Amino acid sequence: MNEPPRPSYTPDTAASGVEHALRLLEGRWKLLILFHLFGGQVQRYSELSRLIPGISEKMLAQQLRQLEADGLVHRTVYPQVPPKVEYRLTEWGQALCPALDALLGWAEQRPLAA
Amino acid sequence: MNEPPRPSYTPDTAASGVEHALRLLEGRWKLLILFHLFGGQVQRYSELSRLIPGISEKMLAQQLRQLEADGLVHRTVYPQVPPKVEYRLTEWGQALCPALDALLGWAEQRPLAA
DNA sequence: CAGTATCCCAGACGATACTG
DNA sequence: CAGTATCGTCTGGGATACTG
Repeated sequence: MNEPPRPSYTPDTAASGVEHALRLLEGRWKLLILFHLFGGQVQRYSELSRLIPGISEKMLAQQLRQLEADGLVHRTVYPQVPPKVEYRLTEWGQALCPALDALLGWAEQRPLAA
Repeated sequence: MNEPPRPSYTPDTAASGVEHALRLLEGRWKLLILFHLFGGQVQRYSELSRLIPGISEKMLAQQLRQLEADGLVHRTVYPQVPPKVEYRLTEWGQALCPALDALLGWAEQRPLAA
C-alpha cells in the first residue's frame, strides 16, 4: 500500500500561508470573476456583469476593487465618454490558474454521495 | 514571450465545479483542521482544539461535522467512558493535499506589496 | 472528554435608486 | 457605461454556560 500524501510543509507555516491566500478568494463571486479572466481575457465591467448572472452591480464593483487591491486583477480606465474600463489578470492572478485546476481535478474525484 | 496559462475547461463548467468544491472548504477554520490531518494523522477532538488556538468548541464541532458530512473527514467514536473520538481524513480528503500545495505555491509567489 | 444550547454581533450579500 | 448610496436581510462566527 502507498502512504498518504504528506505535505512538505509543516501545518503551522502552511496554514498561515494558505489561509491568507484563501482570504483573497473568499466570497461567492471572486472565483467566478477570475474564471472569466483566465487565459489573458480582457473584459469590461458590463461584460462581466453579463457573464455572471445573478451578481449585483454593487457586488461586482466591490469584488473587483478587492481583487485589484489584492494584486490579482488589473484595472484600466479609458478617459472617454462614455466611460470604458477594462479588467485583466495580473501575472500573479494568472499564476492562480494551475492551482484552481488542481482543485477542479480534486472536485471531480469526489466519490458518489456517501 | 509565453502565453498566459489557459485552462482546458470552459469558465462555465469549471466555475460550477470549483465553486462547489470551494464551498466545502469555506470558512475560517476548515483548512486549518485539514492541515492538522494531512499525512494520515489521526487526531482527537481535544488535540485539534489544542493545535488550533483561538477556535471555539462550537466552531470546532460544527466544522468537523460539516467536513464529515461532505466526505472529507472520517469520525470514529469509541464507546467508552470517558468518551474518545478520533478524526482522520478520508481518501478524498487526502486527495486535496496536492491542490492545496499548489495553492500554497501560488501564495508564495505573491509579489511584494504593490 | 467531547460535545450542545443560547445569545449576540459584524460583515456578507441582495435590491433598488441615483450619478458623472 | 461604470459605477455609488442606502437600506434591509441572513449567516458565520465569538462568548459563555451547560451536559452525557
